[in-house]
Amino acid sequence: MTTTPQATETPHRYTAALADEIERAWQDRWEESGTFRAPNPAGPWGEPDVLASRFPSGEKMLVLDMFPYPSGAGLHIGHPLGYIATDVFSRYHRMLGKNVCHCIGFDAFGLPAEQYAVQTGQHPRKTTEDNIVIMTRQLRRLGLGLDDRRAIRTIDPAYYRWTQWIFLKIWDAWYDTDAVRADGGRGKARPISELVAAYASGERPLPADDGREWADLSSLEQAQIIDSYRLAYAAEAPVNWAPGLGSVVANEEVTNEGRSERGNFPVFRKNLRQWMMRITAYADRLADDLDRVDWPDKVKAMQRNWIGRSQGARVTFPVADAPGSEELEVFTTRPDTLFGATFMVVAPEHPALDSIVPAGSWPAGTDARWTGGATGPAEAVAAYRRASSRKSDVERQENKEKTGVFTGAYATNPVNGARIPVFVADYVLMGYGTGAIMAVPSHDERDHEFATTFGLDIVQVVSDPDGVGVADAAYTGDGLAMNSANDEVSLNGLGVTEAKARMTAWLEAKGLGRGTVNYKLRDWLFSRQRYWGEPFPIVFDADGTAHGLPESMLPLELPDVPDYSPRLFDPEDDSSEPEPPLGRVREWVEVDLDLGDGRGVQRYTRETNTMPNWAGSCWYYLRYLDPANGDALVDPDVEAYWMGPYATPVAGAPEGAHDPGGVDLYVGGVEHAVLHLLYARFWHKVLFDLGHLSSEEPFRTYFSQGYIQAPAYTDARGQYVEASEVVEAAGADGQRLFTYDGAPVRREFGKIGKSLKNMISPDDMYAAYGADTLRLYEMGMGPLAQSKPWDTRAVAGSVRFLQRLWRNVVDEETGAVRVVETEPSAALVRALHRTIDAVTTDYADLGFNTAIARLTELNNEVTKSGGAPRSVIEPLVLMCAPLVPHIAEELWSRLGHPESLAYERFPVADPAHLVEDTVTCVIQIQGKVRDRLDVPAAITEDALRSLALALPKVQAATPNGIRAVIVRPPRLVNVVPA
RNA sequence: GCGCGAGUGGCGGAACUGGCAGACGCACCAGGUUUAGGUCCUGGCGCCUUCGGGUGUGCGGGUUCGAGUCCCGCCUCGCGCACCA
Repeated sequence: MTTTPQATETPHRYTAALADEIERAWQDRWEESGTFRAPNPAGPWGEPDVLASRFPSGEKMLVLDMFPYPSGAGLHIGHPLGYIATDVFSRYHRMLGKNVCHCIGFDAFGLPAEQYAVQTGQHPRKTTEDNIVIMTRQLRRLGLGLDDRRAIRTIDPAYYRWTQWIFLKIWDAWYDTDAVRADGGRGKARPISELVAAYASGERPLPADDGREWADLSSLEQAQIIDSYRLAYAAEAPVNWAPGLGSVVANEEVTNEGRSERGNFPVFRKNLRQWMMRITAYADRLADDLDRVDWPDKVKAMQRNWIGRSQGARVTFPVADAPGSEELEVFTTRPDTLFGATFMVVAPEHPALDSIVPAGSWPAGTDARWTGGATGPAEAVAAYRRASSRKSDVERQENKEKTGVFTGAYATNPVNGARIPVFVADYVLMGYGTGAIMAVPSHDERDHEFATTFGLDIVQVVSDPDGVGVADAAYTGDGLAMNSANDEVSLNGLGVTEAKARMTAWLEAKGLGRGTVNYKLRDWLFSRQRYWGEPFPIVFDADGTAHGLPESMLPLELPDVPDYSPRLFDPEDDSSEPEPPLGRVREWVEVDLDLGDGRGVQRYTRETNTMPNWAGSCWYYLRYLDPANGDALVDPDVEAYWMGPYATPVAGAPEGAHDPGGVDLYVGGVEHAVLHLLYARFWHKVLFDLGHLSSEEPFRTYFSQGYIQAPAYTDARGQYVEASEVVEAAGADGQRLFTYDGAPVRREFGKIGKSLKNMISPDDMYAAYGADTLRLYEMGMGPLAQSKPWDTRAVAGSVRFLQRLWRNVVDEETGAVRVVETEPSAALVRALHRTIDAVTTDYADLGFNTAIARLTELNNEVTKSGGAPRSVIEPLVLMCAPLVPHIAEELWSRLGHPESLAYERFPVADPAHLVEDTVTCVIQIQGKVRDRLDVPAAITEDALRSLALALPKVQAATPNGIRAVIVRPPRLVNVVPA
């Protein structure tokens, strides 16, 4: 290795090597001193005295990142973006004297480790733990101020013991829609024992009114009633089965293309007995409480959309000519258009099709378009249902043209007695509403399209203001009801809202229907046929009744198995059935246990499914608070301290709303907007209802960070080439040219990862520049919420900033501290206080890019001022500390402070130095800047006006006099010529 | 199709309640230091210009003394949802 000249001239320059040395030293020191260990008020780590003495203000701040999965590929430079931001924010708040808790654990169950295990035979625990070691090292090297004691891992039995415990609490609870909550609202979870008690006492009537009482029922009958109320329940339901994955997946994990998010396998709807979570019971609260949290509107909208609440009515249509009293119930959001319902449509899966379709051939005169080419309704319907069942959801979506056949049945429109045909068509979905609709072609686009295709009547019942009518297109806007009256009720002349209300009231009075709320949200499919997940703490007795394990038997540990894979099938084989790996361990599955329920030792069969990956991440933020607690998932006082509600609600909450509490700042990617964030809110609310928590929401403030995009390059074939081997050169015309292996390639920007071959590791950045430079660069790139392109060359700017800061304190040649003890100029003092003022607001608002701009300006001014005065450089170093903690600690220490600056008080701006003596006033003529004046900041309006009007340029511009003068002292005068 | 967000120099991005557009950084240009390169320091840097000025925040209108910012209509890009009755 050659010695470069500057190394000898400036041996004390801030170089990558020096940064590396400084950074590692401070990381060791922070760890040894436990600098970032946040004291708890109670629980096993309770240090109330330490808390009181170190944080007299009593203020706390809980800052969290989304739970990372320890990937085998290690971190790329996109991952730390959020972690750096939360670290800067945390360090800033620590310097405000708050007890700040910031920690990161690992969401360590999951598919990649299992798939790797299947391929290699290596236990997924081994792979996972190895990855955790790598990731922990990478995170430590970043200099995050984490409480290392709280680095929990979901795969540890001591952790998943509580995941199982929470599952049992949910299983052992039901949702009482009538229960009054503390906030006055109705509906909350209650222990199942209270439901049993209500049945036993007769307070609650039994579902079957057969004269028997609760005690008369067999235990199996009792269990069946109880199980139908549990918030976690096993039920036969249409679920998403991915044969190629060997597992079922949740609705939320199915892509638009009808494939599994994991593995991209085709997903089929199949009726299987699976564990479900009754999240639908919380639909209203999950939607309503979004008003009380500080989240991006976009994410709130996504959750509301997913919950899909819509107000409407259910209406019953009698089936005409049917033997017995067949009925079709529909859901509609437009009960006001009932008089315009000219036909009905049911989904191909609708059970009524088994009974309402008449035998025989088509009635005489049946429109040929209605028959599907069949000789009779039964044949037509059977053929249509068969064809639909073969279509995947994708195929159904692809073909948006309306298809369907007449069922041969007629229904009676309850408002006017009209005999209307019933069709089966796949544009009606079984999974939404009742699976049947009343079709109003005049005011619904889809129904209009269907009516046009099949030649059905279109009757306008809402007037369109333009008078265009509804023959060519449905009119879906507001208008006055028309053609809508029978002997008892008339909507004519009413607006849509009033018409809905009057019609709903009439339907209810007549017993024909009722106002109702419908949701898109379905219950959450909670079981997976996988190995690497939490076992259910559930056993089944000989009757098949599920029993929860007593708490004393937790954790139920995951047994070792010979083969980690579920049985995999041909991805297209929808006749296959899931076979979980745990089912192969007979000695684990079949057990003799005494559950302590008075039944003594019995033979039981264990549940062989495992919980989905979401289970561990649904509540981890609670375990961070009290990870060593063996008696509770979290000590109630600890939870109340870190997450309890504030006296004042978040900005934007409705008038009078009370604060839900929750994590003070939660940062993560928007990809979890509906999945993790919705599931966690649901669990949190159950635990709140059952009295285990004081907070109603898990995440009081959520911030969604943007992505870092990195350049990726494609060759002539459109294939991605390794980005790190692409060479950049200036072309003949000055354009930038990129070549790989001598051949030109095309540049684009995209998500960092293996698929685009554009991986950039933080390890490379640590080696080339140091962690502080990486932190500064990532925070300076632009607004945190925004996605932005990575540019390794631009990192030079961050290096220069830190070198200049270093040089302001340390002599590069001698290593001596070179700050001066003289008083700074008044201008520099003003600059300092302006910077403090700006940076303070920027840090609080996560505006790190603009904070860096202000710090850069001040640093440059110090550089230009000659010697750096101590009274300026010390606050500058403190202000930089949250962003670049290592270099700041080192400079602080060289400036003569033996203690870490982690708890030093952040500089406070002196208002006296924020006011300026003179300011530049802009003189506009007709809104355009024509001149400038230096004026005293306190100048009066009149004085400023006279000064401005006396200016030669103003005189010259107003030969015909002046129409108006707008004076905004001291910054602006606008003269409007006549 | 519906909903949301965003369009500002060569690039990333600043701009509080309407009040000097382009902070800060990258790249680039010039000068200084240096044997040279690099580093470092200083200055310049929207576009056009006859050096007076003109013009300029996706496009077209509007409100206003004054619009990147507010209103109306378009265009483009991104994200989400998508036959949800």
